[in-house]
Amino acid sequence: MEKEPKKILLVEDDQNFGAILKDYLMLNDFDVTLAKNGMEGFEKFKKENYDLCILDVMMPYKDGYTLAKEIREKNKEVPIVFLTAKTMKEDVLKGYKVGADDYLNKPFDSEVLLMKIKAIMQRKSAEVKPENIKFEFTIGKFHLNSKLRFLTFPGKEPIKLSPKENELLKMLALYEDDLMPREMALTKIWRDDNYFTSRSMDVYIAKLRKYLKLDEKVEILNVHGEGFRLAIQS
Amino acid sequence: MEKEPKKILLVEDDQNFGAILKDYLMLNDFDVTLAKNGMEGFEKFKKENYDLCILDVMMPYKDGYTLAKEIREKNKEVPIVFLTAKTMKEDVLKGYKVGADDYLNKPFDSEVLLMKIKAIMQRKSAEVKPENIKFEFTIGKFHLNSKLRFLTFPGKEPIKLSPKENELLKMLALYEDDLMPREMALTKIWRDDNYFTSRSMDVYIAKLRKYLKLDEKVEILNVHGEGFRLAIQS
DNA sequence: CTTCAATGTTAATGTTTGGTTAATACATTA
DNA sequence: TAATGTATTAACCAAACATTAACATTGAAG
Repeated sequence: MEKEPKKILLVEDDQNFGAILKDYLMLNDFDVTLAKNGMEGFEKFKKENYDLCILDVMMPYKDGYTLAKEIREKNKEVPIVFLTAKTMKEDVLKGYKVGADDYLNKPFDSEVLLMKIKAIMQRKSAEVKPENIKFEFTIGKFHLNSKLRFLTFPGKEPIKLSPKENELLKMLALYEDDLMPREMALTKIWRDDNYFTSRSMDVYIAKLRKYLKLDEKVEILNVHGEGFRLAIQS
Repeated sequence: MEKEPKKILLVEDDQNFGAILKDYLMLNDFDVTLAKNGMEGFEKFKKENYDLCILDVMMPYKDGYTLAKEIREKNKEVPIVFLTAKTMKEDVLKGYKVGADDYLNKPFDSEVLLMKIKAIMQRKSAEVKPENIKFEFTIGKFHLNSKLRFLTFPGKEPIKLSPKENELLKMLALYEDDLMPREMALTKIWRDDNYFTSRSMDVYIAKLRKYLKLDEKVEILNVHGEGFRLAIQS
């Protein structure tokens, strides 16, 4: 019985760095295709089905954002991760707007990259939903049914959730114990990212916190300027 | 004439758990084929027509989501249920955290699984043959004969239902304890979905609620903006 | 330590959706 | 065509929601 390695498209113009990263990923049982620039990357993307794309933002001729947009036009599902040397906030924001799933600053810890890749793939597949029971999440002592939109706690009446409350809590649960970036939630749930939607989201965070008070081991923590983390003490 | 047992494909890598689950399902008159991994599961799927697939999400070499995708490519209809005994946290995070899998499979409620299986199959068969098959429903203490359009309650005169009342209650019963989407009821029963048919449906919901008051354990709950749920407390 | 930006929190607002009752329209058949 | 059962439309009110506003608090950077 053979393993089916996940296919990764890696687009990186720095040949040296690209080769090292490719080797590292292959050592970790991924099937990696390396492209040296945006053009080549898009050509390769069209020829094959990939499980993940890792794009350098800073590339000559066609940068990572442009490439990401083209990829998104062809495929709305495939996870995209950006690699960037910069830390600028605008870049991160721009990345999420063109449909990125995560962001990595160079130089980065390769362990972190691996962990992010695995987390992303897990999340993506959870979003594919046939006739499943994956509308259900366990959050500490709580149980979330995101299809019927209610949150139950042993010995209490189920709490009805509004659509926005539900989507937000679901997304936090998907990112459980990990950072759920603000911009990500805003672009995916509010479909817009401005001052007001951002404030609206804060209001919903407050509502969720109120519900979650029943279990003192469950908390929504803020990561200043970055996003939120659903923390669950075990 | 005996009815043919429904065929279930069960794909579960934990041999012990798989065997127990298989036995349990067979005791409940299902014809169960057990596969030990994704590969084997897909091979078996191609050779036979199954009424339902039950897939473990966490399997080595080919996980449940990947297998589900392959199955969907071959067959758009067959119901798929995921077994996700482990929590999200374990799925996503424990994967890359050190230490082997401390497989503390959460106590698995086989009763719940059985109920879901029955509900799914019932719904499927009702969709395939909308006419004859199923026209008797038990709703709490009530009994609905949707062919004769009677709703009976012990010690009471049978309630005669109008065609629309009947169809609506029948559809709610079909989706018992699950969401019956507004749109679905409107397009199937009213054959149109606009402001007025929607209001008409609300009127019928009110009528049904009045009938169902006799049993306080039976309720029609609204899921705002989505639809209704016939909830039955046990 | 000061200052600005980000976040926390509560309440007010405006809009959409649902609940209910009654009036009206439609259809069937006696 | 009158009687009856049924379905739709209307009208009005209540509940649920999302947003916006306003003000308090916290955090980060200089």
